[in-house]
Amino acid sequence: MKLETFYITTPIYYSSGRPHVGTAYCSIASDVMARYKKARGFEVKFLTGNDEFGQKNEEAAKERGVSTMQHLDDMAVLFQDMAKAVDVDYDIFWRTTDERHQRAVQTIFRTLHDKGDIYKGHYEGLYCTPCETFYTDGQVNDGNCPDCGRAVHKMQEEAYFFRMSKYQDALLAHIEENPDFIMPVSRKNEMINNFLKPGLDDLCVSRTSFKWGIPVDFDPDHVVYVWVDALSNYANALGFLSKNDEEYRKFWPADIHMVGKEIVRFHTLIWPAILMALGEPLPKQVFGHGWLTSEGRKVSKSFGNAIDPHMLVDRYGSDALRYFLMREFTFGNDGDFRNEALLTRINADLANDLGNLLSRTVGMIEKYFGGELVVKDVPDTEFETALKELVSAMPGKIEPLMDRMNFSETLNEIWAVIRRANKYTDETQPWVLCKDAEKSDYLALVLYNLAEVLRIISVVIAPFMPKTPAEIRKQLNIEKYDWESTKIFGLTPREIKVQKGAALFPRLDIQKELAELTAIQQSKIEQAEAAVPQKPEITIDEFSKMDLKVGEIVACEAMKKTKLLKSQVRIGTEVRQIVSGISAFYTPEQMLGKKVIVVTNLKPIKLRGEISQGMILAAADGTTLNLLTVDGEIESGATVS
RNA sequence: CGCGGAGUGGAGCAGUUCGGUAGCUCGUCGGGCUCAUAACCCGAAGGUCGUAGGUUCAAAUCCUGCCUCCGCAACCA
Repeated sequence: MKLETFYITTPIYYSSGRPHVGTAYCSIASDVMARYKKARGFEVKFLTGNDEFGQKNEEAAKERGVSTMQHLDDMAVLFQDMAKAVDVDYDIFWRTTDERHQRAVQTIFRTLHDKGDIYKGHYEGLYCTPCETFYTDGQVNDGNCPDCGRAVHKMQEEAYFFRMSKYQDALLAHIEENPDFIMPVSRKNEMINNFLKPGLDDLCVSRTSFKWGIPVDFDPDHVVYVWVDALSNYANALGFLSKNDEEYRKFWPADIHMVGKEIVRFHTLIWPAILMALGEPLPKQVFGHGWLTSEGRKVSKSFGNAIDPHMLVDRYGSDALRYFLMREFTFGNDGDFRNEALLTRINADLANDLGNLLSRTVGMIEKYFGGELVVKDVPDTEFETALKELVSAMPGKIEPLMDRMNFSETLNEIWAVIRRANKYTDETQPWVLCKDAEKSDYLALVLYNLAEVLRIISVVIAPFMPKTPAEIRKQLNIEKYDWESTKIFGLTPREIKVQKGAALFPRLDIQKELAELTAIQQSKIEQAEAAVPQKPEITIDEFSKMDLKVGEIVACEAMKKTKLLKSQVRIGTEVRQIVSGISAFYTPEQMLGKKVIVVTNLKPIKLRGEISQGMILAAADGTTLNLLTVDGEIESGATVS
């Protein structure tokens, strides 16, 4: 019998940045799905990897002072280490520098070119020659490069374009006819309204402005740009367009592309259009998951608040981290990673509910039966009936939840069973039964039922927590069971010899852990702050090039849709207009009449259409901002030195 | 009107696609139990579902306006 296949992918992560908790989140979710499908009897292929071409990767290598390939190799190891640390068990780790990938990309490019879906044209933009970069109208400042400040000029670059506009109608139809294609649903409308309805432009798919890419084989001045290069990895990794393509034929189309919400567009418009042009089937579903923030703030290098999965795994174990990420957040929505929530989940759900259930069950079997449990036929009471009813209903509840990737609700249903088992223990009161020799058989049944619940739990949590089930089985001394076995109550052997082991999840001192995590985090933030480079020393001559004067704000208004204030500043007899980005800290009314320090010989510039002749000085520390002013009365126009 | 997300008991969230008794976890209070990782079980308090209108027999859910918060983009001379 041929097994049904299931092909799931994470994005190929960009090698310029290190893996972080968002990477782990996406990969873990994919891994949970892959393990679940395997358990359900699918033949699963699970792909992840790195996206290794493009300017940024080259720059990142340069910054580290290593060769580009060395950098990419190092990064690949980091991503693989991360996967290993959180038990992400991928089948393929694909790297776009892999020769097989390069060949496939060239073949795709050529095929599309031969079909006329890729044509040569001109990419036009504002170009800064020293920076070798194109900018859009919105990015340039008054005709100057946003990066180096030098003048940009209109330039045309020869480039290849993909005829994406041709597939617009087909894409729209596909999206509308396949309601599950883009998940969650909210993302679908975004794609339709923002991109498909206004119309798709042809897409620039090659560059000559940088070299770190796959050359277009029939026109080697060009390298293939990210769209064809990166997106096609999902097919190329299976041998698409190669001699050895049986995996592609077996597993394509992908069942799920798991992606972050920021790249849903590429995966639901560009990639499908490329596939349509190639005449290949489209992936069945693209799932755009949400982003994680950290303690309410966006995770960023400059804050130093990145969550380090390795540190958390070292402290609490990968199963705990995986459980938390999958249970705490609604997959698809954004979530806020809070240390306190993690610790609470570990204690309440893992230590108190699950760990303690195993502990007390095994403990009682040892205490009342010397660890050797033998069950005879005893009629069920109402307690057994109620327990079995809930347990038996559980697999049927979670299967559809898993298919919709509702991980949080799935775990909630599983934990309802765990709590029910704890309740069952209280209802039946084994510590009372043990005192009555006549109740011994019923006592054995009660403990057997608890063991049986744990057996079933050990199967259904396995996709989420790969390590814990083995420990449960070890303490109960039972074999590994398959998914279907969860639907039959009573498969645990009627004679078992248990052995108590260490606590599954030791209970944490939340206050202590929280303090330690905060301290670790804090030291990272301080490191990030310390990393802010000091400006180089200057001479008094250089300093005195600045013309600083006292100015008085005589009029001020906020500029709409910006964080800018437009002030009229009297400096001696002259009144100048100065624009400042401080409206988050000062209202125009507060500005009025203030005596401020102004840099008067700064080159005037237009900001949002308003001329700004100088700069008002202010002190800022990231959270607050205060204007510099004078200590006492002095005429405006006074010089500052 | 740049793009997007969010406002639901003290906290964190689900529920909104396809209207029909407001749900989960944590916390709080009271009680029970003692096998177990001071864990477990029961009960209770606590919500004008941001706001103002509208549609409807019926609105957290649909429509319109407004307010607030958060990302991104832009911008910070």
